[in-house]
Order: sequence, then structure tokens, then C-alpha cells
Amino acid sequence: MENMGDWEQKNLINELTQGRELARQLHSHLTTASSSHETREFLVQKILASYEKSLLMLRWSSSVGEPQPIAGAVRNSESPPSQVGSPRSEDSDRDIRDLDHKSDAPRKRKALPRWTQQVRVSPGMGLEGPLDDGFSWRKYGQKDILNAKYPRGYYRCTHRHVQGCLATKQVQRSDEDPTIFEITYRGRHTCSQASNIMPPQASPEIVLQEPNDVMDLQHLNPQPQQQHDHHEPVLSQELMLLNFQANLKVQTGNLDTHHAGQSFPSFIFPSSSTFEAADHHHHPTPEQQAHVFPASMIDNNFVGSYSPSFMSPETSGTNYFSASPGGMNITGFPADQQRHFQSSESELTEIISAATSATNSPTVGLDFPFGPKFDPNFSFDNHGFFS
DNA sequence: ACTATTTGACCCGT
DNA sequence: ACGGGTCAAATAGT
Repeated sequence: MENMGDWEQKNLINELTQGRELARQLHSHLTTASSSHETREFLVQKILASYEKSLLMLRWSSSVGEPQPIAGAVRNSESPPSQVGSPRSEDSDRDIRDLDHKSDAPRKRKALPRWTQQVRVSPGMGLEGPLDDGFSWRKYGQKDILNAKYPRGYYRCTHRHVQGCLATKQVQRSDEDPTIFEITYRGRHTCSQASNIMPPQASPEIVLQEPNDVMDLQHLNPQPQQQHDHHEPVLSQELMLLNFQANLKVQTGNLDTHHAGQSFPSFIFPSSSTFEAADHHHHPTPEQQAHVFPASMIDNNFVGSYSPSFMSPETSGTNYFSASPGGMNITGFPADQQRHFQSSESELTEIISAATSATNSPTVGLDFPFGPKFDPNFSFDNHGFFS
């Protein structure tokens, strides 16, 4: 079923439609002597931004097979998109969890898919923050990093508590080129991200992206999980939409020989109970602690199936990552998360009620390259977007 | 009233 | 102890 790309598709269409409208406006402005240069320039910027965003969405979402970086539309000035970062690192994390006995021991292993994109915002327009990548994020922290001039911002998915979306991202403005932002994503969105509007804004230019993870990620999001059972109907619908998958591809400009494309299917599951169990910091607020769920149960849920990872079919291994259940669908949804900590009371209650799903189970996070349905070798790039 | 951001404290792995 | 990541209370914005 391809419902996965639904909302993304809508957003894409929406974006392109907006761009078309802007182009039309520009056209009329061009034939109207009275329009100012500024206005025209503004429209041009908006149009470019629309293109950028659409491109971003495409790559982000279904794997797009294109190797080249997107050519930048706006580039003026300075440094070419050299690839700044290190060349890629690939690999991933797959962690195999064995069920080792030592139960109690807080085992921790967690690895969330993680990859980085470098985005440039055009100086011309205001707007600075990194572009809107189509997801709604909530900032939860900012830190000054050792040798960086600019602080790093930490964001997590807005729906973390409601839908248990584990995705987070960090945004670090580049020291040398302030127009570049390095955005590191961690975890795939499991939320439906229902309302997503994508306001156009700065025009970003993706310089490159690379997946990596290599390192162990230390902690990931804290959240244990639990399953949801009854969710409201409405909710469930939303859920349906949600699966989308994303993937990225790297292209490090050809530097490397192999490409690493990755795509992840939709959800990530906490695969392992691992993390949650460790909800690492527990900050003890008495009450909160009170409702923490037994990690134990959590554990059981998954674990079961794991498919070994497959490496990438083709060339070197590329990818893997979380996975979804056999098909990403509704059911398989994230059954996880929890929240106990923050979040207003109201939210909390809602959440709780929403939680628990019967489905849980089987879906475990496994890793494999492409969505279940597609063939590994690549695939579907654009499964017909606009047709 | 609510939700989002700010920001120093806290926690954790090195 | 240090650096990085997250929490959570206070604050700001809607």
C-alpha cells in the first residue's frame, strides 16, 4: 500500500502549486510596468525557495535516486559547496540485541539512525534558521559547543508526546560560513505530522548530506514506550497517513565511490527496548516516576523478530535503519513512547489514553535498507509523484 | 489559557 | 572533570 507517501505528496504538491502561483504572479508583474524591482525580486526568491523546498522534500522522502547534489539555485558568493564535512561515514547502527540474559543490567545500546545535511540559506532573504524541512520541531535546548562560534540548537518532534515520535535534530551554524547550517537528524519520524504546512522561506541549498552514525550515539531520546491501544478514531486516521519514509542519499559529490543512499521506512521503533529502559535521566519527580512503565514489559514486545540486517544489496552497505513492520501501515505504528516527564498535564492525560496499542508487538525495529516493499536495489524512486 | 522558547541545572559517557 | 545532550522552571508569545 502506498499510503506512505501520501502526506508528503500532498505537501509536495502544495509546495509546487504555490510555486506555480508565485511564478504566475511574477509573470504578471513583469508585464506590469508599475511593479517594483523589489517585488519582482521577492517573487523570484520565493519561487526559488519553493523549488528548493520541493527538491528537498523529494530527496527526503522517497528515495530519490539522483546522485548529484541539487544544484544550487542561489549561489553567489563564496565558497562552493565543497563538502565540508567529512566524507561520509556510513554505516549504521544496527544493533543486534541479543537477549542476553542479564536482564537487569541496564543494557544500553541504542543507536538511532543519524545523518547530517548541510543546508545553506541564501543571504538575501531574511530568515535564518534553517529551512523548514516539513516537520514541526520544538526546541528543547541550546548549547555552546566547544570550538564553535555559534551555539547548537536541539530540537525534538513536536508530537513526541502524543505520538511518540522520537525524531530529533540538532542545528549547528557553520563557523566559517554562517549561511550554512549543519543539521543532524536522529531518528525517523513516526508521527503523522498531520498538519504540516510548509511555509516557504529561505531558500536553502543542500550542500550535502551524509548519513553516518558511526559513533555510538549516546543517549537517545528518553522514552520508554508503551503501546497504545485505543486511540481515537481520528487519531488512527492520522496514523495511517503517517508512514512515510524518508531516506536520504548521499552523494557526496562523488567523492566516494559508493553512494550511500538510504532510506528508511517509517518508523523506528525503539527497537529495543533498550533505550527506554534506560530512560536515562530520570529526574525524579516523584510523581512522574510513578508512572513509568515497567521496562520489562516493554522489552518483551520487541525483540522478537529481528531480521538481521541486510546489508545493502548493492554495493557497499549502505543503509539500514529502522524499519517498520512489514509494511508500514497503520498498525505498525509506533507503539512506543511514553512520556512521563514533561508535558503539561493535559497533554499527559491525553497521551496516556492514547497509548497502548494492541498491535504492538511484532514490529520490531529491524533494519533494512529499503522499505519492505521495495526492492532493495533501489527503487522506487519516485513512485510516481505527480503523474 | 495555552503552547513555545529560553536558559541554567542536571545527567551521562568519556 | 569536561563536554555535550536533555530537562524543566521561568519566561515570552499567542
